[in-house]
Amino acid sequence: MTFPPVDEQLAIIRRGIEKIVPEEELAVRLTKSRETGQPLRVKYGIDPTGIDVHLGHTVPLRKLRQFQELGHQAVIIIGNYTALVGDPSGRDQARSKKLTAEEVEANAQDYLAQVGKVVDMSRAEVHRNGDWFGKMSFADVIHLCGKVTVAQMLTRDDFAKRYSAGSPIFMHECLYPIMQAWDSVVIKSDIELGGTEQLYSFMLARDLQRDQGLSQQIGVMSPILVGLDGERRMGKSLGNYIGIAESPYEMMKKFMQVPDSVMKMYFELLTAVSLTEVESILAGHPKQAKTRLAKEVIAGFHSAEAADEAAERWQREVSGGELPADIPTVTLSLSALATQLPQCAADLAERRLSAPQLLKAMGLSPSTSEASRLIGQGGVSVYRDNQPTPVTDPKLPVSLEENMLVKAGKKKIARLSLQP
RNA sequence: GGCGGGAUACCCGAGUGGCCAAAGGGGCCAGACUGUAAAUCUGGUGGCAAUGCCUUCACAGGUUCGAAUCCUGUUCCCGCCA
Repeated sequence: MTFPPVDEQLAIIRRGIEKIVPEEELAVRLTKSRETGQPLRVKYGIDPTGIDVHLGHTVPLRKLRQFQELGHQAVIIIGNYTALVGDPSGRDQARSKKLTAEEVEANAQDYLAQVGKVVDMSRAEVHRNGDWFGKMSFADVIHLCGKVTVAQMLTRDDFAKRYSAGSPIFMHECLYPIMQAWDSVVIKSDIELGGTEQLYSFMLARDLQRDQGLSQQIGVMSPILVGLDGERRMGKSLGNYIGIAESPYEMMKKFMQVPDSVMKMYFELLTAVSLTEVESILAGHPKQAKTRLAKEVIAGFHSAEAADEAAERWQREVSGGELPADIPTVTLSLSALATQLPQCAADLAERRLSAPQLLKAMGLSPSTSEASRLIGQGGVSVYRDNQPTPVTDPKLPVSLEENMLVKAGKKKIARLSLQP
């Protein structure tokens, strides 16, 4: 196995990385690997609790891919044992419910399929940490715990804060970093990838590796990717994410709504565009830059053609104000409506319906009250033969026509189809 | 175990007998502006057969012409003491 020169490798590895610990060991390790022809074992672990992989997850995954391309060995750890016990962070209450072994395995399969869009799975090792933790006895666990002191545990930032604030720190929470560190021992990792919040676990892994007479891993940590709001971390529960399974056009729309301030970070962490080129792109018009960013990322998950198409469509439909290409059709039955809304029966007999009722029936508004407000604010219009007419008075009935379009607000639109 | 404080709409939070569908802020929605960015301005933010009616202030009862507000019980949270 031959590897690129160490300097080249370092340049690629360092891109978009916030922290490497210990920094100076990386070059040493790379040099040694190059001399011996031995690829480095690069670990990345995840808990198969959720199944929606989003761009935030792809940051370390992309780094893993880069290591693969440099000739190193990717090692993915599925934390199926961790998932069975339950996530300790306590941030997310939904996560505290325990998953069954079947659910965990299904999540893992689903997850791996998504990961395959970024990482070359044909060249990656995959391990489940239940394979080793499931076999440990209580005595083994005690023995393992004997290697870590409470003082060490308290060097961890969030624990230290909680301890001084008098907030509870549960015993099992202390076990998670130990488990994660033990994974590194078992798979003999040289490098572990993750976010900066993983620092403590990464360091603990080094301690345990040394204790076992192994070489110590180097932590390569990415910054936390901010979400579409430009402020908080990208996360499913915050609803500020782009999922990698989303369609090109969905991704496009989301990208174009992102604040300008995150473009630099997104370019650096989510694309392969060289940093000097990024600078010149960002010096130009922000809209152009954002379009380029979106295309780069979308092309990676779909294709360059799909990305171009999505960009053009966005330009037409959103920027250009044309009607969207995929307007859903809602079929309404006049007789069924008359039964549901006896007060509107007379209108319905003449193919008319009060505007708020129409919006609600077509699923464009959750309630007639909200629909009325929307109309009052000038947010509703109907299109007959593609000619828009604003609906201004919530009290006046609207004449219903086959194929009529009803638009509520900027984003919601539907085509009407009538049945007797 | 004792003492005290609290639970209000998506979130935070005011309200201590009628003027309360409930101040204010955040978020969100809509409109103007624009590059569907940011910033700013305006309006909105329980439901309905809608100038009215119905449901909501932890839960269940009670007092009252009238309760988010007073009383009783229940559940849950949070301080201080042991």
